[in-house]
Amino acid sequence: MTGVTTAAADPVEPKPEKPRRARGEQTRQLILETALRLFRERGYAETTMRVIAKEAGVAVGNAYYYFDSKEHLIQGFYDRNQAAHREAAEQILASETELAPRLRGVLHAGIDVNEPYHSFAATLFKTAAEPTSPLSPFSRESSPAREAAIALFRDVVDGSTAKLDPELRKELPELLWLAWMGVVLFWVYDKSPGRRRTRRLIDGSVPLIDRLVSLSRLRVLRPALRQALALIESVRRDD
Amino acid sequence: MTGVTTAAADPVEPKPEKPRRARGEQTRQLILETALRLFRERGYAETTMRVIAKEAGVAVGNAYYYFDSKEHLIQGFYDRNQAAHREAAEQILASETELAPRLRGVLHAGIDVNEPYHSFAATLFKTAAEPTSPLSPFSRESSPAREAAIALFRDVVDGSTAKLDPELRKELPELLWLAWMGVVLFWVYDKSPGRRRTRRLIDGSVPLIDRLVSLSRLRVLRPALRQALALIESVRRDD
DNA sequence: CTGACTACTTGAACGCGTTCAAGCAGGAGC
DNA sequence: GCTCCTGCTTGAACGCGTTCAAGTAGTCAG
Repeated sequence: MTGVTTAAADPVEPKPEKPRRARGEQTRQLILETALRLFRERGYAETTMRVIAKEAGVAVGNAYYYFDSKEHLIQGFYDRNQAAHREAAEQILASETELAPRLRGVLHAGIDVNEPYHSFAATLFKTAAEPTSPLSPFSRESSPAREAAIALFRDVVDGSTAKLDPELRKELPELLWLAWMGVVLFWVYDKSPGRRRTRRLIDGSVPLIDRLVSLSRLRVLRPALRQALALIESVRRDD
Repeated sequence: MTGVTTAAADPVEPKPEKPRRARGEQTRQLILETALRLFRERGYAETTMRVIAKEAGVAVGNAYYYFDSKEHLIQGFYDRNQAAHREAAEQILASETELAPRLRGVLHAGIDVNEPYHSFAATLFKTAAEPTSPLSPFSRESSPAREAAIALFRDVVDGSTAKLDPELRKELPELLWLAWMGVVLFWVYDKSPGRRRTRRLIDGSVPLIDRLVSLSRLRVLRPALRQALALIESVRRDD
């Protein structure tokens, strides 16, 4: 869920490569709409394919004509939320100029957007976590969405008044995206009411990151920063 | 997958609370042994409960008398690897006295132990990643193994000659375990031959952690350290 | 030795996600 | 109008993990 939330992604790829006709597209939307509603109403595991089909007034097999599996239905949800995060973030970025509130706003916006779907985000997460899954935030298939997400964090950094080491500036967007992945991971596991703990994690981490970023220009920390950047470079390499 | 690998854990809790008799224990072991063998031979998803039962010469229902679910069978696999990691780590801890080599050795030992199961682990990871799964390293069922794993990292810290802030010393074992979880996550996704990138991640991170831990006693960093510790405390709280 | 208790064992049955051979329908070409 | 072609639709059937009412057998009290 929301691993790669943020990007404006193409709205759910169709399964058949054949030219789509109007009737098919209508049925497809009907099934997707019905499924997402039921997921929201009674949860993912409790919603059976049979019920989705019945509620949509089609046969079970019909759902499988348009979607490879029950999990693929979630892709539709996934794609919708990405646009929503982008939009919510845009508002923050237009009104804030300092790094900390910009970052904080964008992270909270991400949680806001995904909060209504927390319970079945966990299920999507199960699929996304599999290294071979196209839903994985690290997969090649997610690469455009991931790039867009990193670009969002580049906006966060570049649009801010923060002064920081130029080397760090280059890496920071990707590091912040990684931190965002960490927040999402925490959020998925967070069972506290209203996801209070995730909110606290954000509110606590952001000033800390902000402080460390400022400190990065301190002489005593230069070697450590160099070391960290070298580590990133060496791990990224795959030779 | 090795999420909680590391500890010497009690070898798979029995389901029935009643006093266990010899016959039951034997059947239990037989089922577990058969299941793990089949998982290794043909993979987790491809091994059905029916086949496990048949191969073990018992009824399907009998497997469910001893194990709550198919997933619970994997716990047996975990528990074994934990013992192996513990043992491998023990050797390092006995011969090294400085923090960095101790940590580095223990992390590498963890990868060594799990390397033969890398492909298997990737499949299992999908299951373990689900927050509601008993296999999740954060689940209640994994709690004894998790505690033991944290204890291992407490050994790493306490047995070393490193001087560090007492507050940090208290938190460091759990933080190192969390870092280990991160390494495992990276490892699962690591497709490089011989898992070179994971090795590099360890070799690069350890000196960095070591340096940061030393720097933590510096005056300029005290406020940041305090802030970080407060963050941990506030996030852990669930009120 | 007998009965009852209980740890252990059974396999048919359930509901699930998924598949597939079979049919339906509406537009293009004649 | 007829005939294909093909996008679309069907629902019985499959194999899976899991459950459970019904049994079996070892043990202990009397």
